[in-house]
Amino acid sequence: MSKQNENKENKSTAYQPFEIEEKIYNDWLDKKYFTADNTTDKKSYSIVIPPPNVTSVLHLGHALNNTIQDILIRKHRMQGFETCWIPGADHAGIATQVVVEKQLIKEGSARRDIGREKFLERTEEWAYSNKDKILHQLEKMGCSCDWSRTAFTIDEVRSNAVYEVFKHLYDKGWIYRGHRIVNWCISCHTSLSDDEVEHVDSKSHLWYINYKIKGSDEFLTVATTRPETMLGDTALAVSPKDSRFKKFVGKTVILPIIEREIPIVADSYVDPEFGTGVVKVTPAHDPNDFEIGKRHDLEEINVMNIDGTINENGGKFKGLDRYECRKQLLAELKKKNYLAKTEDYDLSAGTCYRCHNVIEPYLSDQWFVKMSEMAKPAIDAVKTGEIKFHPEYWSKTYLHWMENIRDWCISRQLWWGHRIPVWYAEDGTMFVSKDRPKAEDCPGYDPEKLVQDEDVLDTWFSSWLWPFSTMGWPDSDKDINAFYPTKVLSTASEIIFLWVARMVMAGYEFIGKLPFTDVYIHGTVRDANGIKMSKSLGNGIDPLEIIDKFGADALRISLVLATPDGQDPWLSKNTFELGRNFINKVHQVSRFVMMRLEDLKPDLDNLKDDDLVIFDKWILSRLQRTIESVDKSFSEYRLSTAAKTVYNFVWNDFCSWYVELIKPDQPGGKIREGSLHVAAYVLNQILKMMHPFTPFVTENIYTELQTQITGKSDTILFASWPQSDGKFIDDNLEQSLEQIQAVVTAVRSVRAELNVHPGKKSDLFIRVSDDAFATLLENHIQYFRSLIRVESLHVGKDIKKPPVSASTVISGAEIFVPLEGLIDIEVEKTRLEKELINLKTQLEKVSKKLANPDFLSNAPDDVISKEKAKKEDYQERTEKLNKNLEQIMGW
RNA sequence: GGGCGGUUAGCUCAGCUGGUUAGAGCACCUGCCUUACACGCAGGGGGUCAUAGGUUCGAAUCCUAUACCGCCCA
Repeated sequence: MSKQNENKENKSTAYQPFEIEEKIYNDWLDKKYFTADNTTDKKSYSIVIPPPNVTSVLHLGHALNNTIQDILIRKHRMQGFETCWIPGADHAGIATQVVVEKQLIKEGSARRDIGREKFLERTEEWAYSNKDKILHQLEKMGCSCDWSRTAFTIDEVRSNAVYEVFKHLYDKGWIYRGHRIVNWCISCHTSLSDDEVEHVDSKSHLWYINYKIKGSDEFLTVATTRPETMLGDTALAVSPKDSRFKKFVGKTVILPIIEREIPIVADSYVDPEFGTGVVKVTPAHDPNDFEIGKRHDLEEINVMNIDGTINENGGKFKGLDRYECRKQLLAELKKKNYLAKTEDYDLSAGTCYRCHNVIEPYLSDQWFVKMSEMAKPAIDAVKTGEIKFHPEYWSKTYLHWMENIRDWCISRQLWWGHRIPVWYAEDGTMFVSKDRPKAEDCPGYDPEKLVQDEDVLDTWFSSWLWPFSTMGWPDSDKDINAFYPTKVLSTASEIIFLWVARMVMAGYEFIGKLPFTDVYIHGTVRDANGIKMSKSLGNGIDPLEIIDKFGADALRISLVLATPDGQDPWLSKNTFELGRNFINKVHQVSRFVMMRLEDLKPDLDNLKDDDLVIFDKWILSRLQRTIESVDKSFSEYRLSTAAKTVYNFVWNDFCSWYVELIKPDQPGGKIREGSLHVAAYVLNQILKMMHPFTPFVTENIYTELQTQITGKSDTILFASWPQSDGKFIDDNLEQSLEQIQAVVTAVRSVRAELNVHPGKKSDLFIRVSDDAFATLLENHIQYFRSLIRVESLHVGKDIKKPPVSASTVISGAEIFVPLEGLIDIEVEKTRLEKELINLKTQLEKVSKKLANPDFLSNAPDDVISKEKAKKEDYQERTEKLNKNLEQIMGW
């Protein structure tokens, strides 16, 4: 860094977000701006937060998701809606219980030592404090949630909804208890639903084991990926169509090592193509085998304990871990010549989404929800477009899952959660009731002697009710009437099944109405190498660190700008400089405008359309287009595109062109009043358009601007969202401006390439091909001379090229910059030659096109005339360039 | 195995209903403390649009295959 820069750094005027953000947020809270009124007549716009897991800390995925929601909420608040954004958290049964159990182990204790009641007290305390922690992090991001409505899936109101729903479904016959194979986590010691199992590919083996036919020397070979389960085999099965094995059906084999005699059955489940065409059947340890077992009335032998060790049914392997058992079993099989061969095999193993251990299919008694009926309206809703996904293609994933939906295992062998509201009498009679049954609920039984089910419900069994449980259902309908259904659910694709699909079903079943009309699926946050950010990999970026370094606004706008609509963002720490720089740019241009306003008091909301010059009209035209385009992007949920549109307008149109154009010719000179009015007006519109993306800096500038003009500092939160006004859109004018910009750019380019010092002024000669262009330039030279350091301008149709000058040719004009003593002939020659080659290529291309009779007869007229105009332009420019080049050769 | 997305400048991405000299940001090169902004200004270099066919007067864009990357489901 140079000395000058260091000096400058010391008196830096760069935007400092830190104290500003905190102060502003507290002010918003004090004034209760985010609190929704359920008695208002205004149209409502509501969102429920997808509740973050209470064990988590804010990560970039949350940051992105909540930024999106806040953008939508803030925009609609400005559009006059009564907005209600309900925050909250999810009690995360397994994850939370694991955290607290680990604490206990550290203390030399265990959950069973302290007992259910004590354990729950402790867990609750931890969970509530952690919930506050993560929700507080949303405040740092500027989220305008209605904190007065904060919900927690385990709190009283939400629990009440859970029990209500359980009873409702049970009475309908849609909740039932079943003896089934479920996904069992041997580490968390609980069942999991199918959607809580993550499949992970790994390299494993396929082991081929020989089973001897009883009373014969023949044997059947079976291929398996889980040899240890053979301890529980109760049959072999072959396909009924498989002629190879027909003769064995009905016979028995002797299970190696265990020496149990088991039958050979024919079952159509068996695929003759897979492995050897013979499969072992272990009804207690495989869901398909379980079905086969049911069909053939086979014994179900469970050989495993809940922690994945082998139980007494495993004979001498009892007590061994499942993998140790596998190892020893294989060794013995090999020794005794039962192991035919071993093949490499790519295995996709189900793992627990919380602890990542391989799950075991395990036979146990569990509670299930029948889903097929509830799926019907949920399928229709998406098929008819009543509910729309953004991007649309996610609806396919949703429908595929929904159309193949399976019953949902909702019981968990945990303590932390909603305890299953079922009470058992000694004889096994069940009573389902929100609270402990009273005497009249269980005639013939003593309510005091009833024992409640030990298990709790899946956490997702409470979060699927979130869109209405957060609104007080079933006890209160005020919020439901005002804010249900919500507008949009914003989430990542991983959660389509766990949340979105089930919420839709719950909405229809319990409220009779969809829970939201739109589902916004944003990308999954990845690191700079495209790897999904995760705690375990340690490749995450901490949003709070980014906020400390760049501010919350920079975090938000950077995330949105860097997240392509519908795709995964790849982020690194310096991604956030993008937003920081942009925010600083807005801060700087605002300072400029406010400084130059001095005592002027422009009307920021209404524009007088007199006293406007071409540049004023131009920026207003560009502004309308920007507003239109931003609105269109919002309506398509293309938030990144919306943000980029504003970014480009602010940086290019407003800062780089408009503000430069209105600057006076001489330092210290005054800017035209009309232009100052426009600048302030446009700035105000910019602040409003940006507010949803960068709430703090826009509030800060907006209140300053209001104060300077009206003496009153008003908040931007309820300022009216910009509306496009077609009367300001002017195509001809934009074209004129483009011509002026082309001149400016051409002059700058010539000067830069010839290494003219930026401070040095030069004369400018422009030979134009029509009068209109000449008038345009002559009339507006005073405004743009400072952009190109012009000393004197000479414009006309018959301007002569000054003897020693650099030249360049643009559409409709030749530009000469006299630079006596500054021009290196070789440099100038090369420059012109390069330009000429460029043009010639284009000319050839267009000439070829126009020489093609098929093109002329098939292409639409406007395309043809466009190409013709192009050709003329290229031709004209080529000729002029050639002349200029010839002249140089003569020097 | 089935489905979905992606492949455009060194990197991350725009390019929506086919006709643009294929764009932006970052990075790179040159010059610059120029009346808000060096977190900046101006200029510049850089792309056979994954590959192969096809449709068309015309394809980054539409169709069909193939390859590779990623995700989901089984």
